[in-house]
Amino acid sequence: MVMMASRGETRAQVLQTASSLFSRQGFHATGVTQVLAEADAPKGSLYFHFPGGKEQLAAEAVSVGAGELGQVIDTLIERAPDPASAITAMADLLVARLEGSDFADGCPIATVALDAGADSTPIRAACRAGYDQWLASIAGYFAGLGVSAETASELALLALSSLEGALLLAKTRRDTAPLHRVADRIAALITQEVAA
Amino acid sequence: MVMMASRGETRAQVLQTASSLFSRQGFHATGVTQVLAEADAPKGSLYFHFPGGKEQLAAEAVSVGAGELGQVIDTLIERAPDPASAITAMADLLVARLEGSDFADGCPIATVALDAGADSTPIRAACRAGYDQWLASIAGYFAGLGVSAETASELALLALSSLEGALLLAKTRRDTAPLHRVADRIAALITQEVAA
DNA sequence: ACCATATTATAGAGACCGGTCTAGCGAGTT
DNA sequence: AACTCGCTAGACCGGTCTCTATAATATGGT
Repeated sequence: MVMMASRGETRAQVLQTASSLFSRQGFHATGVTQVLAEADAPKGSLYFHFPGGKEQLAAEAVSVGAGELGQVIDTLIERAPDPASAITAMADLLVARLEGSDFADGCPIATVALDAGADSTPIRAACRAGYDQWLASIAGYFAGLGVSAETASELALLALSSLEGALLLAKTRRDTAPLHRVADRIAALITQEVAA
Repeated sequence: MVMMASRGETRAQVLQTASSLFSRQGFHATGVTQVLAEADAPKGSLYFHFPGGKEQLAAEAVSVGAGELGQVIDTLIERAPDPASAITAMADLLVARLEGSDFADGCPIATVALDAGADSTPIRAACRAGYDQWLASIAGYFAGLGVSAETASELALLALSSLEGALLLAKTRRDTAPLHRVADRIAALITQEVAA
């Protein structure tokens, strides 16, 4: 007579673990066995909670990870006194994640997007939705500062692209300097653009 | 009586195929069987040419891919009449690669770097070397235009980061617009910076 | 209070493919 | 002819994702 976990609890735990592992290792490097083991979840329950199998698990995991980081970004932006601070705050967040995880935790979307986005439409859709959510947050912030909607969306795209690229270089070099340097330049550019 | 490929030919062919496949699919999603099959290379000869196995193959494949794209970049830069053209030429190159491959061919380093860089030191070293080579090319170009060495290297970092990030978003959205928008902004910024 | 039934959850095995290695075949040379 | 060297086919072990048969809990009628 073995206790069963209560409804929904196991699913959430698996999803949380999956989000972390997929984010660090990518789709193909992460096995469902590893996810279930680290989540202390029973081996066989995967296909009950996620009938779509590994693909569904990954898609939902990306959504969870993107949503969580999105909320942190929203908070950061809210508290930023000016656009330059908003950019550097986001960069500092990424730096802290890198340093706090021996350069394992980067962007919760990027690795999966590159590694599985080409093969799986649902996964790519989840990645795209995550990025769109972030872009909307950042663009909304800029728009609130008085720039046109189109400019706001372009600056958001520029900011996110630069940070993602810098994050990629930082991970590859195991050095957070690219993140700092790029963020400073982009912050200056955006300050100038918002002032105009 | 079966003909054997002449010395070195098979190795180069395998390396070329591996470069293409790892670049598109990443490390863990690409099997050595697939590489050898697509290269029309005998199954067993992998460990003769690459005693380090899949890891060595991937590291060398990244070097090859990075070197080839690096040469293209060098040519592009050489022929650019001004720094803005250099940036947009690089972006156009990436756009052409995406469009010519149904969004499969992006950066020959990025996917492998994120997907295997954390696990394998040799692979990460190859990725890093590739990026460093590109950065040196771009920074050298800027330095030749009269800006200080430090500024040149910072602008190169900014340009590469932005393009890599925009490429990631473009692949995820299957839309080259991010690449165009980001390149235009960065080109303007760099023009302004070089003029100063 | 009791049992039948539907729902929720799980263990373990099945089918398959991964990278790796070793024993042996081809060709060129003495 | 015999020997060496370059090269390769095929099998090995381990791990992958997936599925089905079964256990545990909740529900509702009598």
